[in-house]
Amino acid sequence: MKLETRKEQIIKISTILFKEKGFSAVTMRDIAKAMGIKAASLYNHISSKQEILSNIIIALAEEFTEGITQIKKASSSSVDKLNSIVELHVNITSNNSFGMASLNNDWMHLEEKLEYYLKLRLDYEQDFRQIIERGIANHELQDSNAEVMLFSMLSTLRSLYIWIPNKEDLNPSKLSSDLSRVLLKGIIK
Amino acid sequence: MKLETRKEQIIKISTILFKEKGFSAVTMRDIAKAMGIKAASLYNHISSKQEILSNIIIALAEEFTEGITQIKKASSSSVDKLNSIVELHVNITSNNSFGMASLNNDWMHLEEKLEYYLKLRLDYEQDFRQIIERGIANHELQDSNAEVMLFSMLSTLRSLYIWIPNKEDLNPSKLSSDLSRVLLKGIIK
DNA sequence: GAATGTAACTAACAAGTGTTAGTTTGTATT
DNA sequence: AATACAAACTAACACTTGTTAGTTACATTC
Repeated sequence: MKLETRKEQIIKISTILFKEKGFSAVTMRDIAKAMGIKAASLYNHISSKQEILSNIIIALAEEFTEGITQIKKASSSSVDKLNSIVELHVNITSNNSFGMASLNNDWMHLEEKLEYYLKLRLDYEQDFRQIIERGIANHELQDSNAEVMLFSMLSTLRSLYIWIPNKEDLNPSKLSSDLSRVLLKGIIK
Repeated sequence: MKLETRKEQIIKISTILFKEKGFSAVTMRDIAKAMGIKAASLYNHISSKQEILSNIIIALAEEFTEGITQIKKASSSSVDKLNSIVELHVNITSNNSFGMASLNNDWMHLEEKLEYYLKLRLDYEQDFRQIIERGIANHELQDSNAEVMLFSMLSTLRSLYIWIPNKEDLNPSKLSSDLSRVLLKGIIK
């Protein structure tokens, strides 16, 4: 039970506000009001509005990078790797559904960290793509358009942040397995 | 070959800018500059920044509403209805991939039209849900979590605006059929 | 008790925001 | 030539933006 630093509290509250209205529409005065202090006081803990956004997005992006790195080097089947990716997204999103909104919608407002973020994202997509392509090559997956498969899975997984908070009864491991079934086996009988 | 009104030109350019940086981060001066005029001149054609956003979003939302209304009343199978929904999204998004960004990310900045938009969206989702539930009831679809099926399909379809512009070689009818196959039949062999 | 560090405050800044008022320019119609 | 209209302009408004400077209050440490 470690105490949150003041900076962490600011980031946490900002994350919620950023999801509601987007980074650009949230002012430092909005954040300060939500913290119960004045805007100028925020600068005792953070150095800019930018820094808040970077903290939110980069932390999440690195979590995904770590996750897929583990999955990649496992010796499991392609299908099991895809299951693990679904689980990875469900877990990260369950723990930080607000931050995922910024990751998805406000990454273009990163400035110094933009390039780094884009590299992480590209690498992630490339790893994901490769898992699918291996699955096709070794006949675990259907021999159809890999790019569409990637797009379809990734879109669904990236949108989880919209749905997870609305389902209070949510059990992450049940959601993972339901989602895996739908994504991998489809919905037709 | 009808000429575009000045207002339509403003909306078209704004749509592109809104996709790049989001509604809140785009200023009237940005829009004016892209039009080659001064910000004040915009007001000869539109009455507020809000109005531009409303025009973009509501037009698209109504297109989806019309589309699903047609699909709903057709006498086709549930699976064919789902194929038609995929086609509907691919077509609308192909014609207006920029506007779809606003629809997805900036709807919360609608003011007078917010309530109306939310009703359209809720009704659309309800129609979509009902098609899936009927498909389960008549054994066309697997008897598993309808909500997850809806979520998965809708997330993918709503994200099309991100991918379509990146694929120049895009053939809408091929994309529709590839996507339908993946969404409905899954990717596992 | 003096010194230090944390975290708040007030006040203000320069720049940017959406928008309005009033005016000018060019083109088409009478 | 006179009129009307569309569409641009300049100038300014009231307000909001992120951020800085300098100060104060309080607790902890020496």
